[in-house]
Amino acid sequence: MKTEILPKNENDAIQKEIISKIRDYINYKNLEPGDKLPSERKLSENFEVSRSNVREAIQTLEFYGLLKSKPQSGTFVADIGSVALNGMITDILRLENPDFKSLVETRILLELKTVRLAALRRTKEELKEIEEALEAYSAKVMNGEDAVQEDLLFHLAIAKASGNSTINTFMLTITPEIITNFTKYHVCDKNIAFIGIQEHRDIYEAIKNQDPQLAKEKMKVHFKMLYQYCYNIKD
Amino acid sequence: MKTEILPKNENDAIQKEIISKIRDYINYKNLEPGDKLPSERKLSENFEVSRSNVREAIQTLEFYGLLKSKPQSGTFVADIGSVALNGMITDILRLENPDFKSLVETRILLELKTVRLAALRRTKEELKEIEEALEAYSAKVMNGEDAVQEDLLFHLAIAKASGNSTINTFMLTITPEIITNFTKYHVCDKNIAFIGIQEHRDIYEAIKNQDPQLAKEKMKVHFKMLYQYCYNIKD
DNA sequence: CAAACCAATCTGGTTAACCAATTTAATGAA
DNA sequence: TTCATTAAATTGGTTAACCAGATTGGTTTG
Repeated sequence: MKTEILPKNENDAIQKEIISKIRDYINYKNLEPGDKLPSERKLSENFEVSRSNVREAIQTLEFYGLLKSKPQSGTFVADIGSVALNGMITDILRLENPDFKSLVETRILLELKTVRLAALRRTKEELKEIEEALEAYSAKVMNGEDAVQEDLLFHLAIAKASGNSTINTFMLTITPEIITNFTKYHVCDKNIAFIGIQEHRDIYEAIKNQDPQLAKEKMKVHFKMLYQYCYNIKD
Repeated sequence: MKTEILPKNENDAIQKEIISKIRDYINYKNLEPGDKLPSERKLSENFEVSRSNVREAIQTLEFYGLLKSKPQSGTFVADIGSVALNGMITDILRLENPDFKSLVETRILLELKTVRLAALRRTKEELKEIEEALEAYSAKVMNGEDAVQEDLLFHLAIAKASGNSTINTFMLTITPEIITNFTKYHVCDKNIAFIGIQEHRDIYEAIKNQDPQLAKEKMKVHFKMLYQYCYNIKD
């Protein structure tokens, strides 16, 4: 992934501008799946921007699977029709910076799924990794230390055991942002962390016993406070 | 997004190698959150790789929120402790190419959520967009034409109306890959598309009437065949 | 002695030159 | 005319040079 998706600086503005122009070009020329785009050099001089800007825009669209560039050959429209291509580019251009509420909401959704899948699919090795993460977490908490990191790793171990690489990737992408927000807004608390030990242990036991329904229930309990917090954030 | 996350060519191999070395360096030097990494030039000569390779590796870790590079200043460790940092980098290095089953499984999970949220949160404008996507889809199908793209756009319109930008982004990332696999494996069929019209209409009506439970049910019906297909794929 | 200033240096980012693989057009033989 | 061959031009990718801003250390000034 060479992709910073979210628009922050002014650079992303011209990024989007270029993406928009590429879309217009594809429409104007009625390019179909497999057709070749002009070279990066021609695009850069047509759009009057630097070639590196064009390259970044292409890489972005490549990340979303809309373009495919082949070395020493050219950049091609992916196997997606013009209608879908237009719609998706429009959506991409409208993509906004995810708010904290969206992040938490998504995390809860994903984790309620991963914990079920982990209970169903976990191997012995994965179960062992979850247990180790659990022990590391409780040790830190019992010692009175901050354990946000170990908390996180416990959840990531479950995600890994879910056997779904897509969800696993998603968890990895949203986790750091959640952590920074947590520490910023002081969501976690010492006594909460203390309660968390038992909650984590319940989840672990359910996964160990391969009881997906119970695992999901225990995860729900674990997220209860987070859930309330999520829906109390000002919009 | 300047990020191709998945390892495909040999380039990604040295990518991972560099990421691994960066992790080792951070551990060896006991770098803490906010500490500065050596310059890209020094890293490139220490690791005996090109500077652009180092830059890509840093950008990848920046995508996952583990590093933060400031212009004319340096690259810094994010506000994440060494334990979490190690764990996450290890996970990132182990990330594998998502299989089709994971993609479909994740799509179903996400859409069952987006349709609920859309029923709860959709604005009039968003409802109108969904309706337009629905009409475009049924028109194509009634005309006997292929309507995979319009099908997709209908679902993306729902995702947009869910008001959750994170899930919306995720949907956009997995959608193209699913489409290409669909067409490759011929998941969609003419008569299936015909049935899809009514199913889409049911979903639309539920969203219109702001009935989240019914919307989810109708989406489940719509995914019934896909669901079976998903779990019949050889592992 | 401390604070303000300044220039040399170092930083990530950007631009331009270069490369090897590929494609295209030209050439010539059949 | 047709097809094989080959050389020139084009391609995305890579490397090296360059840039503006930030940092740093020393110097000067109050």
